Order: sequence, then structure tokens, then C-alpha cells
Amino acid sequence: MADGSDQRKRGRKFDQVRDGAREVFLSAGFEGANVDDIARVAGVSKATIYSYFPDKRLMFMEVVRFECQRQSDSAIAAIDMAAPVRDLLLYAARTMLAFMTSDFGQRIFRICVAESERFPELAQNFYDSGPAVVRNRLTEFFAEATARGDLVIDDLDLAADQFHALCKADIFDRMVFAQSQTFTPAEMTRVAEGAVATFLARYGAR
Amino acid sequence: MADGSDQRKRGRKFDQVRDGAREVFLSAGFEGANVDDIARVAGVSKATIYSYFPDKRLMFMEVVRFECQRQSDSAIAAIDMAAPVRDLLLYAARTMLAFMTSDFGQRIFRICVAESERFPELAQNFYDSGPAVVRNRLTEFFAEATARGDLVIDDLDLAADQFHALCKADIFDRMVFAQSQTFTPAEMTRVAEGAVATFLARYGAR
DNA sequence: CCCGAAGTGAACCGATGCGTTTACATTCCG
DNA sequence: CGGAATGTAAACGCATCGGTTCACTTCGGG
Repeated sequence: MADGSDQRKRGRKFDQVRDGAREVFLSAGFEGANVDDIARVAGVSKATIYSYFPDKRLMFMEVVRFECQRQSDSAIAAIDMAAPVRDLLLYAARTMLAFMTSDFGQRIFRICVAESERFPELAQNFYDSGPAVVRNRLTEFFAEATARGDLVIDDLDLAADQFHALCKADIFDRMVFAQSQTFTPAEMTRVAEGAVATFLARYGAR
Repeated sequence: MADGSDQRKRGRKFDQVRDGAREVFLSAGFEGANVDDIARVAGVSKATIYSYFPDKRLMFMEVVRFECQRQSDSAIAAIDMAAPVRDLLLYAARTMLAFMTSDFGQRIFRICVAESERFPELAQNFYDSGPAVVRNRLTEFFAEATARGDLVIDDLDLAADQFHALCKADIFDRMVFAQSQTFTPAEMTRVAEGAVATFLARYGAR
């Protein structure tokens, strides 16, 4: 209800502000982001910003909330429950790798870690609105595949976590410790296929 | 040479300063650390600090350098090349998990991620002075075990990375996204044994 | 015991950055 | 058109924090 597009008290430039804030926060973190920069990037005056948000902290929280919402909406990526196990796993591995190595994935991860003291629920909210959805879907699939006899899994949660972990092998450490930002398709294929092979060696039906 | 204990120009309170800086930097990060706090924690005046270090940045780098050195010295933990494969893997898994979940491990990881822009070589130096040592040792062991016929590994590096990744399953996400700081022995045993089981399912000789 | 080196504590400087204010412009809508 | 809501630009107050200075005290070796 309300006035048709959920504008409430937001002025005409609300989206500009939020998008500018998103860009600056994402690339500089909370502490590193400068409100004057946000105003400049958003193409808006600082007074306008402060007419929307009482302070920088709440502005940050709104950006995060909105971003989690966006992610949540798009994370409902269908997983074809009937697909062959190996195909599905490979698809899931590639999807996770693609997100993890994406610019957004890297930045949001860094922010979650860096601001975990200042914003304790940030990381949890982010995780719940995306990665957790995928993980639950995967667990669900594992349960069905186990029931069908395609997989043999005793600890479903551990299996899901192991698969996720296997997908990060090599790539993750290089991202964090060697500041590699880009990875070739070949590198990602090697890791994804390796993850599937190891996972199936343990949990595949003989 | 020099004067017996490598004191160079360092005054009597050099260690106090470095230890205080270590404590504050480790718990607050570089930006979050306040020089007056460091002085207070070190039990020293600010002027003394600035008689040792030209600025905060170099003080931070000295702390990191020293800490990497310490880690490097203690990371040469012996790995018994002749031990049964399963025992060795379980021991390695427990060791990695213990470090990763330790207070120091968690803090240093957070700093590496948070300050990677400001100090690009920080993460690399840290990694090289500890985790890389263990990883290389493990790769070496895998090569020998493969030569002996105890393991069947085609891509040694990927195998090492996968093992490392498997050891972080579940635990890592809970640390980063749910801010869990402590884990019960049972939780760590579950993950460690799961990692070894999955790894051997793929790479163990039949 | 003496003297120079090391350390102290507190005030101070300058930069940065959040948030406010004010005087003015633009936009929207009846 | 006309007035109210929305936005602008720039200056300002104020707190924080890195780094300096200075007058004074403490320490330690000859």
C-alpha cells in the first residue's frame, strides 16, 4: 500500500544516494569511506544525504540491508533436483567460484571481515541472505540423492560444508594472501572439477 | 659483533613498546589502533615511542615482521615422514585447526584481510612465514607417500590445497560469518576426521 | 657522585572527517 | 503562477588522532 512505490518520505534522490554510498562503502569499507566522497560520487550535496540518514552508520546499514535483499532475491537460483549428480555438483561448484571471485564477492567478503567488530550482525545477515540459501538447497539435494541411492552421506551438513570448502581450495588463499584478483577459466575449472572428483570419491555411490 | 644482544640503538624499553604495539594492533587493527593507547598499554610515554619509530606505519611493520619471524621459527614443526598416512593427516588437520581457531590465528587473519590495501605484502609475508611452510612440508610428504604407493595423487598442489580447505569446512564460515570464537574439541574432531576421511577416499591407495 | 643518555607528561599543532547551519536555488504540483 | 518541499554550496563547529616540542626527571656507567 502507501503511495505506490514505497517512496515514503524519500526524496527524489534517494536512490542516487544509496547507490553512491554502495559504491564508496564497497570499495573503501566503513571507516575508509568519506561522507564528502559519497556526496560527490552520488552527485548530491552533503545536506541531502543527512536529510535521508541521521548518520553515517545508519546509512551503511541501509546499504547493507538493501544489498542483502538484492542478493537474497537473486540467490533463489533454481537447482534442478532431478539432474545427474555430477552435473549438478559441477554447476554448483562453478556458481560458487564465480561469485567468490567476482568483484562484488571479494569486496563484500573483505567488508564482512573488516567490520565484524563494529557491525556484528553484518556478516551473519549477508551469509543468511545468500550463501546460506545455496547451502540449504545443496543439503536438501544431498538428502534426496542419498534417499535415491545416488549418494551415500551420513553427515549431510558436513558434506555440504566440505563441498563448499573444496570449491575454495587454492583460489581462496591466493585471493586473501597473494592479492590475486582474477583467475583464468582454466584455473577455475581445475579447482571445480577437482572438488567434484574428491567429493564423489567420498560420497558417490559405488 | 655489535654489543652482544642486537640492541643497536634501541633503548631499554624497546621490547615494552613492541609488545604493547603488538597487543593493540592485533586487537584493533592498524587504523583502529591509537598511538596514545599503545603508549598507555606499553607503559611508556608517546615521546619514547616516537624516539624508536619514525611513524605509526613503520611501527606496525616492525610488529608484523617480528611476529612473522616468531611464527616462522616455530612453524618448523617436525612432520614425521615415516608415520602412517592416516595418523599424519589427522595430526596435520588438528594442528591447522588449532592454529586457525586460536585467538592469534583469528586476529592475524582479520588483520591480513582488513589491511590488505594499505599493506599489500603483509598477507603474503605472513602466509610465507607460516602456512606456506606447512603446505610445502605437506606437499613433500604427499610426493613421498605417492612414490611409496601409499597415496595416489596426480596434482600434488591441488591435493595439498584441498586438504587444507577440508580442514576449514564448517569452522571457517562459522568464524567469519557467525562470529563464533570458540569451538569444542568434539566439533574440531568431527571436522578433522571428516577431512581425513574425504581426502583418503579420493587419494588413498586402494 | 656526576653527567649524559633515556624517558616523562602534558601541552600543542595541523589535518581529517562527521555532522550542522544558513542563505539560496530548483522542482513539483495544485 | 505561486508557494511549499526538496536540494545546493560552502562555511563552520567540534572531536579525534598522528606527530612534535619542551621543561623536567630518572637511570646507569665511569
